[in-house]
Amino acid sequence: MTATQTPAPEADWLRLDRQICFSLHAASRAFNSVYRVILKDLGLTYPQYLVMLVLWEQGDLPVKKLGEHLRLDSGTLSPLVKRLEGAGLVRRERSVQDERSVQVRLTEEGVALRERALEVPRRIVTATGFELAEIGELRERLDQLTSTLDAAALEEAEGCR
Amino acid sequence: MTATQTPAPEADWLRLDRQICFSLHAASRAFNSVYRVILKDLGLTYPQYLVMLVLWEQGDLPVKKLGEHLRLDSGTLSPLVKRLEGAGLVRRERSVQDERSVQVRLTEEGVALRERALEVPRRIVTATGFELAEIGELRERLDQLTSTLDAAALEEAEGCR
DNA sequence: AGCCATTTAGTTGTGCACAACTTAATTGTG
DNA sequence: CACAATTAAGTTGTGCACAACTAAATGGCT
Repeated sequence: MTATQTPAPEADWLRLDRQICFSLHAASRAFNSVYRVILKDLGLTYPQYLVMLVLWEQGDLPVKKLGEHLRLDSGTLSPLVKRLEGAGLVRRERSVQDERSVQVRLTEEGVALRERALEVPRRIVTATGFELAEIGELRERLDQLTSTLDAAALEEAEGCR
Repeated sequence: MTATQTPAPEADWLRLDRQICFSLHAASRAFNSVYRVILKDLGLTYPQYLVMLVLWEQGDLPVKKLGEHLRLDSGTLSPLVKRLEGAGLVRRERSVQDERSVQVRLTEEGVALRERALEVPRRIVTATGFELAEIGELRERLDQLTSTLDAAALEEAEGCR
Protein backbone atom coordinates (compact mmCIF):
# COMPACT_ATOMS: atom_id res chain seq x y z
CA MET A 1 0.00 0.00 0.00
CA THR A 2 1.91 3.04 -1.29
CA ALA A 3 4.92 2.75 1.03
CA THR A 4 6.30 6.23 1.37
CA GLN A 5 9.76 7.13 2.59
CA THR A 6 8.62 7.92 6.11
CA PRO A 7 6.71 5.23 8.04
CA ALA A 8 3.58 7.30 7.44
CA PRO A 9 2.68 8.12 11.05
CA GLU A 10 -0.56 9.67 9.86
CA ALA A 11 -1.87 6.26 8.84
CA ASP A 12 -1.89 5.30 12.48
CA TRP A 13 -4.36 8.06 13.14
CA LEU A 14 -6.98 6.26 11.14
CA ARG A 15 -6.79 3.13 13.27
CA LEU A 16 -10.20 2.37 14.65
CA ASP A 17 -8.99 1.56 18.13
CA ARG A 18 -7.30 4.93 18.35
CA GLN A 19 -10.38 6.95 17.55
CA ILE A 20 -12.13 8.50 20.48
CA CYS A 21 -15.26 8.78 18.36
CA PHE A 22 -15.66 5.03 18.17
CA SER A 23 -15.28 4.59 21.93
CA LEU A 24 -17.84 7.26 22.56
CA HIS A 25 -20.20 5.89 19.95
CA ALA A 26 -19.92 2.43 21.45
CA ALA A 27 -20.32 3.66 25.03
CA SER A 28 -23.36 5.67 24.08
CA ARG A 29 -25.00 2.67 22.45
CA ALA A 30 -24.06 0.41 25.35
CA PHE A 31 -25.72 2.84 27.74
CA ASN A 32 -28.73 3.06 25.53
CA SER A 33 -28.97 -0.69 25.56
CA VAL A 34 -28.91 -0.92 29.37
CA TYR A 35 -31.48 1.85 29.65
CA ARG A 36 -33.70 0.11 27.15
CA VAL A 37 -33.87 -2.93 29.39
CA ILE A 38 -34.35 -1.02 32.65
CA LEU A 39 -36.86 1.46 31.23
CA LYS A 40 -38.98 -1.18 29.57
CA ASP A 41 -40.82 -1.64 32.87
CA LEU A 42 -41.77 2.04 32.80
CA GLY A 43 -42.77 1.92 29.14
CA LEU A 44 -40.30 4.66 28.32
CA THR A 45 -37.51 4.98 25.79
CA TYR A 46 -34.28 6.59 26.84
CA PRO A 47 -34.97 10.03 25.28
CA GLN A 48 -38.51 9.92 26.66
CA TYR A 49 -37.03 9.25 30.08
CA LEU A 50 -34.81 12.33 29.71
CA VAL A 51 -37.85 14.45 28.91
CA MET A 52 -39.68 13.11 31.95
CA LEU A 53 -36.64 13.84 34.13
CA VAL A 54 -36.75 17.47 33.05
CA LEU A 55 -40.48 17.73 33.69
CA TRP A 56 -40.22 16.09 37.12
CA GLU A 57 -37.44 18.49 38.02
CA GLN A 58 -38.68 21.70 36.42
CA GLY A 59 -42.42 21.24 36.35
CA ASP A 60 -44.52 22.01 33.29
CA LEU A 61 -42.56 23.61 30.46
CA PRO A 62 -43.08 24.83 26.91
CA VAL A 63 -41.50 22.66 24.21
CA LYS A 64 -38.94 25.37 23.62
CA LYS A 65 -37.61 25.23 27.20
CA LEU A 66 -37.60 21.45 27.14
CA GLY A 67 -35.41 21.67 24.07
CA GLU A 68 -32.99 24.04 25.77
CA HIS A 69 -32.53 21.70 28.70
CA LEU A 70 -31.93 18.71 26.46
CA ARG A 71 -30.36 20.46 23.45
CA LEU A 72 -33.02 19.06 21.20
CA ASP A 73 -35.11 20.87 18.60
CA SER A 74 -38.80 20.69 17.85
CA GLY A 75 -38.17 18.29 15.01
CA THR A 76 -37.17 15.72 17.60
CA LEU A 77 -39.37 16.82 20.47
CA SER A 78 -42.71 17.29 18.75
CA PRO A 79 -43.26 13.66 17.83
CA LEU A 80 -41.63 12.46 21.06
CA VAL A 81 -43.94 14.55 23.23
CA LYS A 82 -46.90 13.38 21.18
CA ARG A 83 -45.96 9.80 22.01
CA LEU A 84 -45.74 10.71 25.68
CA GLU A 85 -49.19 12.23 25.33
CA GLY A 86 -50.40 9.07 23.67
CA ALA A 87 -49.08 7.14 26.68
CA GLY A 88 -51.10 9.42 28.95
CA LEU A 89 -48.08 10.85 30.76
CA VAL A 90 -48.39 14.46 29.57
CA ARG A 91 -50.89 16.84 28.01
CA ARG A 92 -50.02 19.49 25.43
CA GLU A 93 -51.81 22.82 25.78
CA ARG A 94 -51.47 25.96 23.73
CA SER A 95 -50.42 28.83 25.95
CA VAL A 96 -53.05 31.56 26.30
CA GLN A 97 -50.55 34.40 26.61
CA ASP A 98 -48.54 33.31 23.59
CA GLU A 99 -50.39 31.10 21.18
CA ARG A 100 -47.15 30.07 19.47
CA SER A 101 -46.08 28.25 22.59
CA VAL A 102 -47.24 24.78 23.68
CA GLN A 103 -47.07 23.90 27.37
CA VAL A 104 -46.19 20.32 28.18
CA ARG A 105 -47.96 19.40 31.41
CA LEU A 106 -47.53 16.26 33.48
CA THR A 107 -50.71 14.29 34.01
CA GLU A 108 -51.41 12.56 37.32
CA GLU A 109 -50.13 9.42 35.70
CA GLY A 110 -46.98 11.25 34.64
CA VAL A 111 -46.37 12.52 38.16
CA ALA A 112 -47.02 9.07 39.59
CA LEU A 113 -44.49 7.47 37.30
CA ARG A 114 -41.74 9.39 39.08
CA GLU A 115 -42.02 7.11 42.09
CA ARG A 116 -41.28 4.10 39.97
CA ALA A 117 -38.42 5.92 38.24
CA LEU A 118 -36.59 6.59 41.49
CA GLU A 119 -34.81 3.28 41.36
CA VAL A 120 -33.53 3.73 37.81
CA PRO A 121 -30.37 5.77 38.55
CA ARG A 122 -29.23 3.33 41.22
CA ARG A 123 -29.64 0.42 38.85
CA ILE A 124 -27.69 2.30 36.20
CA VAL A 125 -24.84 3.13 38.54
CA THR A 126 -24.64 -0.51 39.50
CA ALA A 127 -24.56 -1.50 35.85
CA THR A 128 -21.60 0.80 35.14
CA GLY A 129 -19.55 -0.94 37.81
CA PHE A 130 -18.00 2.43 38.65
CA GLU A 131 -17.68 4.19 41.96
CA LEU A 132 -19.77 7.32 42.35
CA ALA A 133 -16.65 9.51 42.36
CA GLU A 134 -15.44 7.92 39.14
CA ILE A 135 -18.76 8.57 37.49
CA GLY A 136 -18.72 12.18 38.59
CA GLU A 137 -15.25 12.63 37.17
CA LEU A 138 -16.18 11.04 33.88
CA ARG A 139 -19.31 13.12 33.67
CA GLU A 140 -17.33 16.30 34.24
CA ARG A 141 -14.89 15.41 31.51
CA LEU A 142 -17.69 14.57 29.07
CA ASP A 143 -19.43 17.86 29.80
CA GLN A 144 -16.19 19.73 29.19
CA LEU A 145 -15.78 17.81 25.94
CA THR A 146 -19.32 18.66 24.87
CA SER A 147 -18.93 22.38 25.43
CA THR A 148 -15.60 22.46 23.60
CA LEU A 149 -17.06 20.47 20.72
CA ASP A 150 -20.08 22.73 20.52
CA ALA A 151 -17.79 25.73 20.23
CA ALA A 152 -15.68 23.94 17.62
CA ALA A 153 -18.74 23.06 15.57
CA LEU A 154 -19.62 26.72 15.39
CA GLU A 155 -16.12 27.63 14.24
CA GLU A 156 -16.13 24.90 11.60
CA ALA A 157 -19.45 26.17 10.35
CA GLU A 158 -18.14 29.70 10.19
CA GLY A 159 -14.97 28.38 8.57
CA CYS A 160 -17.04 27.74 5.42
CA ARG A 161 -17.51 31.47 4.88
CA MET B 1 -44.68 16.12 47.04
CA THR B 2 -44.88 13.33 49.59
CA ALA B 3 -42.34 14.74 52.07
CA THR B 4 -41.02 11.75 53.96
CA GLN B 5 -39.24 11.87 57.29
CA THR B 6 -35.81 11.66 55.72
CA PRO B 7 -34.83 14.42 53.28
CA ALA B 8 -35.43 11.91 50.48
CA PRO B 9 -31.88 11.63 49.15
CA GLU B 10 -33.12 9.42 46.35
CA ALA B 11 -34.86 12.37 44.75
CA ASP B 12 -31.48 13.91 44.11
CA TRP B 13 -30.58 10.91 42.01
CA LEU B 14 -33.12 11.93 39.40
CA ARG B 15 -31.54 15.34 38.85
CA LEU B 16 -30.64 15.69 35.21
CA ASP B 17 -27.24 17.22 35.85
CA ARG B 18 -26.29 14.26 38.00
CA GLN B 19 -27.05 11.66 35.40
CA ILE B 20 -24.06 10.28 33.55
CA CYS B 21 -26.40 9.17 30.79
CA PHE B 22 -27.28 12.71 29.85
CA SER B 23 -23.64 13.80 29.69
CA LEU B 24 -22.81 10.85 27.52
CA HIS B 25 -25.84 11.38 25.30
CA ALA B 26 -24.92 15.03 24.86
CA ALA B 27 -21.25 14.30 24.23
CA SER B 28 -22.13 11.69 21.67
CA ARG B 29 -24.40 14.07 19.80
CA ALA B 30 -21.85 16.88 20.00
CA PHE B 31 -19.25 14.58 18.47
CA ASN B 32 -21.68 13.51 15.82
CA SER B 33 -22.30 17.13 14.99
CA VAL B 34 -18.60 17.96 14.57
CA TYR B 35 -18.12 14.85 12.44
CA ARG B 36 -21.08 15.79 10.30
CA VAL B 37 -19.41 19.08 9.38
CA ILE B 38 -15.95 17.63 8.82
CA LEU B 39 -17.14 14.57 6.88
CA LYS B 40 -19.44 16.53 4.60
CA ASP B 41 -16.46 17.18 2.31
CA LEU B 42 -15.99 13.42 1.95
CA GLY B 43 -19.69 12.81 1.41
CA LEU B 44 -19.80 10.43 4.36
CA THR B 45 -21.94 10.21 7.46
CA TYR B 46 -20.33 9.34 10.75
CA PRO B 47 -21.34 5.65 10.78
CA GLN B 48 -20.36 5.35 7.11
CA TYR B 49 -16.97 6.78 8.05
CA LEU B 50 -16.60 4.11 10.73
CA VAL B 51 -17.32 1.41 8.16
CA MET B 52 -14.75 2.88 5.78
CA LEU B 53 -12.18 3.00 8.62
CA VAL B 54 -12.63 -0.71 9.18
CA LEU B 55 -12.32 -1.50 5.49
CA TRP B 56 -9.23 0.66 5.07
CA GLU B 57 -7.64 -1.04 8.04
CA GLN B 58 -8.78 -4.63 7.51
CA GLY B 59 -9.30 -4.84 3.78
CA ASP B 60 -12.38 -6.40 2.20
CA LEU B 61 -14.69 -8.06 4.71
CA PRO B 62 -18.02 -9.90 4.82
CA VAL B 63 -20.89 -7.93 6.38
CA LYS B 64 -20.71 -10.23 9.39
CA LYS B 65 -17.10 -9.32 10.21
CA LEU B 66 -17.84 -5.63 9.68
CA GLY B 67 -20.58 -5.95 12.25
CA GLU B 68 -18.27 -7.60 14.75
CA HIS B 69 -15.75 -4.81 14.50
CA LEU B 70 -18.40 -2.13 14.91
CA ARG B 71 -20.87 -4.04 17.09
CA LEU B 72 -23.62 -3.45 14.56
CA ASP B 73 -26.04 -5.98 13.09
CA SER B 74 -27.19 -6.54 9.55
CA GLY B 75 -30.31 -4.50 10.17
CA THR B 76 -28.11 -1.44 10.44
CA LEU B 77 -25.32 -2.44 8.09
CA SER B 78 -27.26 -3.76 5.10
CA PRO B 79 -28.84 -0.45 4.14
CA LEU B 80 -25.72 1.49 5.15
CA VAL B 81 -23.46 -0.59 2.92
CA LYS B 82 -25.96 -0.26 0.09
CA ARG B 83 -25.68 3.50 0.37
CA LEU B 84 -21.88 3.23 0.27
CA GLU B 85 -22.31 1.11 -2.85
CA GLY B 86 -24.59 3.74 -4.32
CA ALA B 87 -21.85 6.29 -3.67
CA GLY B 88 -19.42 4.07 -5.61
CA LEU B 89 -17.10 3.47 -2.64
CA VAL B 90 -17.69 -0.28 -2.26
CA ARG B 91 -19.06 -3.26 -4.15
CA ARG B 92 -21.05 -6.09 -2.60
CA GLU B 93 -20.32 -9.56 -3.90
CA ARG B 94 -21.75 -12.90 -2.82
CA SER B 95 -18.96 -15.14 -1.67
CA VAL B 96 -18.41 -18.18 -3.92
CA GLN B 97 -17.34 -20.48 -1.09
CA ASP B 98 -20.28 -19.55 1.13
CA GLU B 99 -23.24 -18.10 -0.68
CA ARG B 100 -24.76 -16.83 2.55
CA SER B 101 -21.90 -14.38 2.94
CA VAL B 102 -21.58 -11.03 1.15
CA GLN B 103 -18.10 -9.58 0.72
CA VAL B 104 -17.84 -5.81 0.96
CA ARG B 105 -15.00 -4.72 -1.31
CA LEU B 106 -13.48 -1.27 -1.63
CA THR B 107 -13.59 0.17 -5.12
CA GLU B 108 -10.71 2.25 -6.47
CA GLU B 109 -12.72 5.28 -5.47
CA GLY B 110 -13.12 3.87 -1.98
CA VAL B 111 -9.40 3.26 -1.64
CA ALA B 112 -8.64 6.73 -2.98
CA LEU B 113 -10.91 8.37 -0.43
CA ARG B 114 -8.57 7.22 2.31
CA GLU B 115 -6.02 9.86 1.32
CA ARG B 116 -8.54 12.60 1.87
CA ALA B 117 -9.65 11.05 5.16
CA LEU B 118 -6.17 11.18 6.66
CA GLU B 119 -6.68 14.70 7.92
CA VAL B 120 -9.97 13.93 9.70
CA PRO B 121 -8.58 12.59 13.00
CA ARG B 122 -6.28 15.59 13.41
CA ARG B 123 -9.15 17.99 12.87
CA ILE B 124 -11.24 16.08 15.39
CA VAL B 125 -8.52 16.10 18.04
CA THR B 126 -8.19 19.84 17.54
CA ALA B 127 -11.93 20.26 17.93
CA THR B 128 -11.94 18.42 21.26
CA GLY B 129 -9.41 20.86 22.68
CA PHE B 130 -7.89 17.97 24.62
CA GLU B 131 -4.29 16.79 24.79
CA LEU B 132 -3.58 13.45 23.17
CA ALA B 133 -2.91 11.86 26.55
CA GLU B 134 -6.22 13.12 27.90
CA ILE B 135 -8.05 11.66 24.94
CA GLY B 136 -6.34 8.33 25.41
CA GLU B 137 -7.31 8.28 29.04
CA LEU B 138 -10.92 9.16 28.30
CA ARG B 139 -11.07 6.57 25.56
CA GLU B 140 -9.77 3.93 27.91
CA ARG B 141 -12.37 4.77 30.51
CA LEU B 142 -15.17 4.74 27.95
CA ASP B 143 -14.05 1.35 26.64
CA GLN B 144 -14.02 0.00 30.18
CA LEU B 145 -17.51 1.43 30.70
CA THR B 146 -18.75 -0.16 27.50
CA SER B 147 -17.53 -3.62 28.37
CA THR B 148 -18.99 -3.41 31.88
CA LEU B 149 -22.29 -2.16 30.50
CA ASP B 150 -22.40 -4.91 27.91
CA ALA B 151 -21.94 -7.48 30.64
CA ALA B 152 -24.60 -5.79 32.78
CA ALA B 153 -27.06 -5.75 29.89
CA LEU B 154 -26.69 -9.49 29.62
CA GLU B 155 -27.31 -9.96 33.33
CA GLU B 156 -30.36 -7.71 33.22
CA ALA B 157 -31.68 -9.70 30.30
CA GLU B 158 -31.10 -12.95 32.14
CA GLY B 159 -32.60 -11.37 35.24
CA CYS B 160 -35.97 -11.60 33.52
CA ARG B 161 -35.92 -15.37 33.76
C1' DA C 1 -29.25 -39.48 1.79
C1' DG C 2 -32.56 -36.82 4.56
C1' DC C 3 -33.58 -33.62 7.99
C1' DC C 4 -32.93 -30.10 11.39
C1' DA C 5 -30.36 -26.49 13.79
C1' DT C 6 -27.40 -22.81 12.81
C1' DT C 7 -25.58 -19.06 10.25
C1' DT C 8 -25.70 -14.95 7.15
C1' DA C 9 -28.12 -11.28 4.91
C1' DG C 10 -31.83 -8.81 4.27
C1' DT C 11 -36.62 -6.76 5.36
C1' DT C 12 -40.04 -4.44 8.17
C1' DG C 13 -41.48 -1.45 11.68
C1' DT C 14 -40.59 1.87 15.48
C1' DG C 15 -38.21 5.57 17.38
C1' DC C 16 -34.52 9.15 17.59
C1' DA C 17 -31.56 13.08 15.48
C1' DC C 18 -31.27 16.65 12.51
C1' DA C 19 -31.58 19.64 8.30
C1' DA C 20 -34.72 22.19 5.69
C1' DC C 21 -38.97 23.82 5.31
C1' DT C 22 -43.91 25.60 6.53
C1' DT C 23 -47.31 27.94 9.36
C1' DA C 24 -48.95 30.97 12.60
C1' DA C 25 -48.26 34.29 16.24
C1' DT C 26 -45.60 37.99 17.98
C1' DT C 27 -42.41 41.83 18.04
C1' DG C 28 -40.08 45.72 16.26
C1' DT C 29 -39.65 49.61 13.25
C1' DG C 30 -40.58 53.16 10.10
C1' DC D 1 -51.02 51.49 11.65
C1' DA D 2 -48.58 48.48 8.31
C1' DC D 3 -45.19 45.49 7.23
C1' DA D 4 -40.86 43.03 7.78
C1' DA D 5 -38.17 40.20 10.93
C1' DT D 6 -38.28 37.01 14.52
C1' DT D 7 -39.96 33.18 17.21
C1' DA D 8 -42.41 28.62 18.41
C1' DA D 9 -44.07 24.53 16.90
C1' DG D 10 -44.78 21.30 13.59
C1' DT D 11 -43.82 18.66 9.05
C1' DT D 12 -41.03 16.22 5.69
C1' DG D 13 -37.22 13.60 4.30
C1' DT D 14 -32.84 11.11 5.24
C1' DG D 15 -30.12 8.20 7.91
C1' DC D 16 -28.98 5.38 12.03
C1' DA D 17 -30.10 1.75 15.82
C1' DC D 18 -32.35 -2.14 16.99
C1' DA D 19 -36.00 -5.75 17.65
C1' DA D 20 -38.40 -9.19 15.28
C1' DC D 21 -38.87 -11.51 11.41
C1' DT D 22 -37.90 -14.01 6.68
C1' DA D 23 -35.14 -16.46 3.22
C1' DA D 24 -31.48 -19.01 1.73
C1' DA D 25 -27.32 -21.62 2.38
C1' DT D 26 -24.57 -24.52 5.25
C1' DG D 27 -23.17 -28.12 8.53
C1' DG D 28 -24.00 -31.77 11.54
C1' DC D 29 -26.33 -35.88 12.83
C1' DT D 30 -28.73 -39.99 12.46
